[in-house]
Amino acid sequence: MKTSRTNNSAIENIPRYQQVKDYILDRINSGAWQPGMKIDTEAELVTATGVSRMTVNRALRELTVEGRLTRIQGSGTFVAEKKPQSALFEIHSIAQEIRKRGGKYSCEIHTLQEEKARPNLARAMLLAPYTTIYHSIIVHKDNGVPIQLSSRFINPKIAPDYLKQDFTTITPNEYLLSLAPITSVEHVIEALIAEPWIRHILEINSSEPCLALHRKTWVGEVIATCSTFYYPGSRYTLGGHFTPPSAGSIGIS
Amino acid sequence: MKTSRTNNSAIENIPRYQQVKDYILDRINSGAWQPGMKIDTEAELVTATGVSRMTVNRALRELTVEGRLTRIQGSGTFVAEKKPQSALFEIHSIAQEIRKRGGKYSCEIHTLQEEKARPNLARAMLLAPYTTIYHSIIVHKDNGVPIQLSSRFINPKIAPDYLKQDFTTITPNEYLLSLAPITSVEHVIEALIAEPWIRHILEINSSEPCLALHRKTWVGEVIATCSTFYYPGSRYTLGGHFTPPSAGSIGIS
DNA sequence: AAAATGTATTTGTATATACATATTTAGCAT
DNA sequence: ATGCTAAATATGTATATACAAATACATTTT
Repeated sequence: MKTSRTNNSAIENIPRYQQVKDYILDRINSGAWQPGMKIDTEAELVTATGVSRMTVNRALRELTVEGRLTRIQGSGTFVAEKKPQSALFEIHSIAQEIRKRGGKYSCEIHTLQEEKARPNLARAMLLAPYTTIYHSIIVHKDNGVPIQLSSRFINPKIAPDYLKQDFTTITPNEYLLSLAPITSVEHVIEALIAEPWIRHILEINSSEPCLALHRKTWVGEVIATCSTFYYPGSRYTLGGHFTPPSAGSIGIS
Repeated sequence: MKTSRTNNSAIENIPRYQQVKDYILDRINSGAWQPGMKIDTEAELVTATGVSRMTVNRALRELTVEGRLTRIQGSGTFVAEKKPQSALFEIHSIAQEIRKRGGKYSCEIHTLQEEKARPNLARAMLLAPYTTIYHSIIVHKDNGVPIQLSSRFINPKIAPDYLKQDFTTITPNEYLLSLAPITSVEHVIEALIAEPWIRHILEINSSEPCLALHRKTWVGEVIATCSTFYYPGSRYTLGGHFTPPSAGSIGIS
């Protein structure tokens, strides 16, 4: 058994408990460990990873807090069932929303590329400056009329194949939700006069107030951000009972 | 030094790390440790609580994840600054919000009267047209500057004494919350150029985009509505970054 | 067969120890 | 004073050990 504490992987300095977390997440994400399944015991993980039981325990405990695992004393550790997303926040697909209203949905991919995170953004996403991230700008249209523009920054760690998706058939949101359960969400809303390039895409002028919704999503420690700008006059409904939302209500995509 | 592990407090079986967390939270909540302040070091907490450093460390680490503390290696542990909580959902009253920010809160009651519900409004509130309802328009000010205007329609059934309240001492929201638990809420937000009378009260011009929040509240079958218009430039945060204890409790008031 | 019992398994918590890493402080040389 | 260096301080991580507590399983008893 290893007793040395120093991290042997020379250059990188990722804590061992984090490496164990990644080890487990890899197996969950790859599908080797399906939701509901019992995973390795602490003892097995100790021999598999070569770290002490306390370190394995920490990794498992944190993944439990993050909602990825469920632990039962005396029984074992299980992959958590995916949470129904509505619990955290009602998130509809813009495509479905528009079709329901009888409109014809289409979307235009304005940007879909790798970028280096500027310091401000990197800080918000808890990354080192100029880390590689994925960026998408997508315009959603109703009968050819642009109604919202969303700009997303995605940590590649959470969606390595993000750039390879065909977002004309699946919305980014639908795709991301299919990957992992969201741990938590923060929304910031504001009313503003949009920047020129946004106004140009949404075909609005400089006197029309635009609603912006900034969303920050946590999946464990990994963060994604999304800023959506709505066509003036749009209304955005949160929550709801039985009453159909007023005309023109738009769901989040 | 104690070496016994067993919990001596006979009946209760609260883990020691949790007791340490409570110990710290007590000091924060009582105001003894103010936001930004450096708190005891791990070593000091060890002597204060009698548990081992690893246990203190766990308590501090968890409180950090929970957003109550900030830790800086080599420097110390500090009480986290309070996030500007959403005035939007009025978790705390707008009055408290403003005072906390150092401003001087005042409010102006613009309207507080009985009215007959116009058909549109009556339908929204599931009432017969021209039913008697209560209507209030209140302007909240920060150092004399108007920052938001809220217009409420209340079903007398839920708050028969609504018109008799002194809304300079208790906000309508606080009063209504004290009456009955809310069954369900629906929010609609929009960006718009406010109507002239609103612009006049909020002292804004016709080119400034205004954020409006329309809230419909159900208490059983009884409905109340509230429309709030925010001063331009306001931003509102919904939700925090830690997972709510029970899913769905985003903290809508 | 059902119930009770004991044992092994597995997670949960607590501690002492050790070393790593970042920050602050004090002392020293210039 | 200024700037550098070393020590002290404080947090961060890793391990071995120990016992507690809940569950699972096999065995015995009724």
